[in-house]
Amino acid sequence: MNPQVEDQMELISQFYPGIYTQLEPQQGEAKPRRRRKKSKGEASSGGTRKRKLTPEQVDLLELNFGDEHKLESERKDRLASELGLDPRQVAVWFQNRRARWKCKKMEEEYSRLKTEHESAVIEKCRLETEVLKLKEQLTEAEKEKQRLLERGDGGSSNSASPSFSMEAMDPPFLWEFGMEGLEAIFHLPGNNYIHGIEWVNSPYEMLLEKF
DNA sequence: CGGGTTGGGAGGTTACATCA
DNA sequence: GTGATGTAACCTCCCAACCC
Repeated sequence: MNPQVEDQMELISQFYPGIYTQLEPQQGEAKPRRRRKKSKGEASSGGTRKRKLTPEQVDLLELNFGDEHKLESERKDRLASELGLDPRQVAVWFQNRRARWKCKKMEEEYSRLKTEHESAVIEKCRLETEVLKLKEQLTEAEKEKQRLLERGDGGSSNSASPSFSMEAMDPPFLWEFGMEGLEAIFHLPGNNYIHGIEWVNSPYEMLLEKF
């Protein structure tokens, strides 16, 4: 045993007699479960008393916990003798450590899910705004088309221009077809120029920019 | 196969130590 | 002195392995 630890234990034993009796289990003796004392007075006068593990003991325990969270019998006994602790103490430490680890994992998971949720909400808002913008653009395009038809040749139904309809453009229409669907819907001639309207910043291209 | 025993894990609680 | 917090020790329940 580490001499420094031994010194500390001896010192503490002087002030709290009986505190380390658990370190010397009587071989072959049945070990009944210790009932905790309820009164503080009893605890300080020789009953079971909590003691803090030394930083060295905690370090080694942590090191072992890092290797493997579960504790087989053999490893427990080996660790206990290395640390000068009762195997029961080592087992208890591992139990508590696993509980703390799980708790921490839960907190991390919660925090990760919260961030994910927040990002999803932001993305949803962005997409909703995008949909509104696109609908506005389509309305404008529809109006422009009407103006051109009224001013021009009277509106041939065999026109080469894409046939838009506001009913068809209502969501969820846009999102049901994927990118190929969008491309088909917004298919444009090579010069991006239809009936005097420049489509350089077409809704489709705006969408592509976003993705 | 069924029942008893044992060891160990999870989850929860209690009691003590420490600190602001 | 006191409330909050961390943690060692404990309790209870459950499950798997083993033995008879």
